Amino acid sequence: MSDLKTRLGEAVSAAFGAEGLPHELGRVTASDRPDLADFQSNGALAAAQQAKANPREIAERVRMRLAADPRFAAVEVAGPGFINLKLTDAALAERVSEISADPRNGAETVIAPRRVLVDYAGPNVAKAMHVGHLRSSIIGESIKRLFRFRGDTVAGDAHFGDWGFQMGLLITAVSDERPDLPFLAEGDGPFPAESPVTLEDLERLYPLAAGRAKTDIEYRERARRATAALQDRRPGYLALWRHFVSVTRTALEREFHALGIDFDYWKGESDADSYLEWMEADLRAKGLLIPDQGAEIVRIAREGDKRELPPLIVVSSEGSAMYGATDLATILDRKASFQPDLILYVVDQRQADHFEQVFRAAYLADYVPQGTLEHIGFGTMNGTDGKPFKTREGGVLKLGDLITMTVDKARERLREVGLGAELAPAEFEATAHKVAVAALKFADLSNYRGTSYVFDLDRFTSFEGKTGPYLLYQAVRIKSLLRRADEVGAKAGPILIAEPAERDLVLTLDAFEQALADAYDKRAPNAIAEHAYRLAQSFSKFYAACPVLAAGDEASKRSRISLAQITLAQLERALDVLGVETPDRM
RNA sequence: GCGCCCGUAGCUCAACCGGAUAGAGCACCCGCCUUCUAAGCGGGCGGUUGCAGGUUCGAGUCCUGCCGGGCGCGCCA
Repeated sequence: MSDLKTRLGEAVSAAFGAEGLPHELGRVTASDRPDLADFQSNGALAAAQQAKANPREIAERVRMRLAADPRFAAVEVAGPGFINLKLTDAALAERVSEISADPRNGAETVIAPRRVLVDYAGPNVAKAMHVGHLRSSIIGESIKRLFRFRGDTVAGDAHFGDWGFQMGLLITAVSDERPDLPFLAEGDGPFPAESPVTLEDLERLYPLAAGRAKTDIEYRERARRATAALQDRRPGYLALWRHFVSVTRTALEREFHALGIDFDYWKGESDADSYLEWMEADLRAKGLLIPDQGAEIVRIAREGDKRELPPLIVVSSEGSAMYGATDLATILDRKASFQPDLILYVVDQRQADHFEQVFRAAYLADYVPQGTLEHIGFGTMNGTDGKPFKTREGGVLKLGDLITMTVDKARERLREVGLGAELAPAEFEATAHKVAVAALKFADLSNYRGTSYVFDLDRFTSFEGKTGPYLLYQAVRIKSLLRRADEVGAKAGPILIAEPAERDLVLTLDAFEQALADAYDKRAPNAIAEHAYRLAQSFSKFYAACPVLAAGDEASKRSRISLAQITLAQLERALDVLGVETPDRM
């Protein structure tokens, strides 16, 4: 079921066609002047330009053809040749009834579903997540949900950083601290099933080892040898490494889940490793991998490039696989395991060049068809000073600490205004958590992903105006209203549209489809965030202007209960696509 | 130096293939709780869309130049 602007567009296009004008000029958009109309068509202006005719005259001819359409309360020509369309209350009531009956809340699905893999978050073994992981996680989760809701077959992959030199560093650090560990012996085992280390151990050891390797050449060399031994599948190291991975993953999954973020795959760089050898041979055979300055590279520069892109370094002069190689091999792994039509990389904008290099190499090697790979870049999250977010001490803020800070604020604010006072302690805590997550996610997603934004905890948790908590508050209010309706035995009924606030609410509900389509096309969840906010605001105005349970007559009461139900369903749906959960009470 | 992104109200951000009067939130001022959750609603204040040209009937949006900011430019990921 298409939205109003699509359907009206068909009617207007037909009218243009009947006038011997190009069909596509009949495109209809939401009105820029809600005081004058609900929808508009600018096609007469374009037609006039092409035909060197008077735009108002063309608009007038089209208007005549549309005037008989019973859906229109008014069709008017305005300004230089805009065609303004105002719908009847009955037409709006009909549309909102459709949305009411639609399990998809008024949203369409894509015509040709694809298999889409979303690569996001990118946590690492032994490293606590920090604020840098936040945007990728939030945006990636939303993109995943958005594509899934549009009808694609979608999988999210955490792209776990579980391989390479960092693992050698860890093994070295652990063996220095615990030289008695059976994992360090050369034999085939068996090795303990119990992990010898906790995540806390790893998080403590890794920075120490990384720091020491920078200055201590001998230490660095030991770590390098440990890395090589691991990659050669030395049994004890492999068993130890598996513990590193599993201990970290368990903790990370819990942390992500608390943020409403869950992955279908935890593919690691180690999974790509098994493709490396084959890939290098293949690239060589295709004449793409060539020696240069001691390294092996793929030249990816093209004729007509505005500047010379450096080659993709596959093997370093030290003989180890570079991250470009891993990323390329990961494509092969994904091709084998998921057969994606599209892979979306939700990674910091600063890595744009890197992905351009990898993508070009993949296309040159004919690993996937042109257009399969897409980098979804995003800007940095800055502090209130406009510089990349740091703690007061200048260090990197851990993600867990950020969440704690936000939940603390949420709890404090709830208490301040006396919300949730009647809730049991556990439910109050759960609500505070939901409020905090909504504040955090909505603040991020309401900005266009490409631009950097300022993280201001006080602003996000002020809970007034355009914030996540405002959206939750509106949803909770509707739930409360519907509970009351239930208590007094008031039932939903057929929808009647009469008040301006009701018209406005219906037009907003109808715009859901367009918001989703925009977000999908641009891979930009802010369009959905914007819609959710408009919907909440539109309902809030309706709520203030139109009494529901105290409505003057039974028919209005029933109609308004229906409107409340529809709004709640669509609002929760939009929030779900953003990865935000609503509490029942607050 | 080259390339990419950005510059919109005091602050944080939007703006649908170029369209009417550039919109929200915060802050500030005024008003609204004996009625469904006031974290709400209504109203007001606030703009030469960095600057200068160009294309167009029409430019925040497209083109050129300049100014200012961020980022990236061969063996870290």
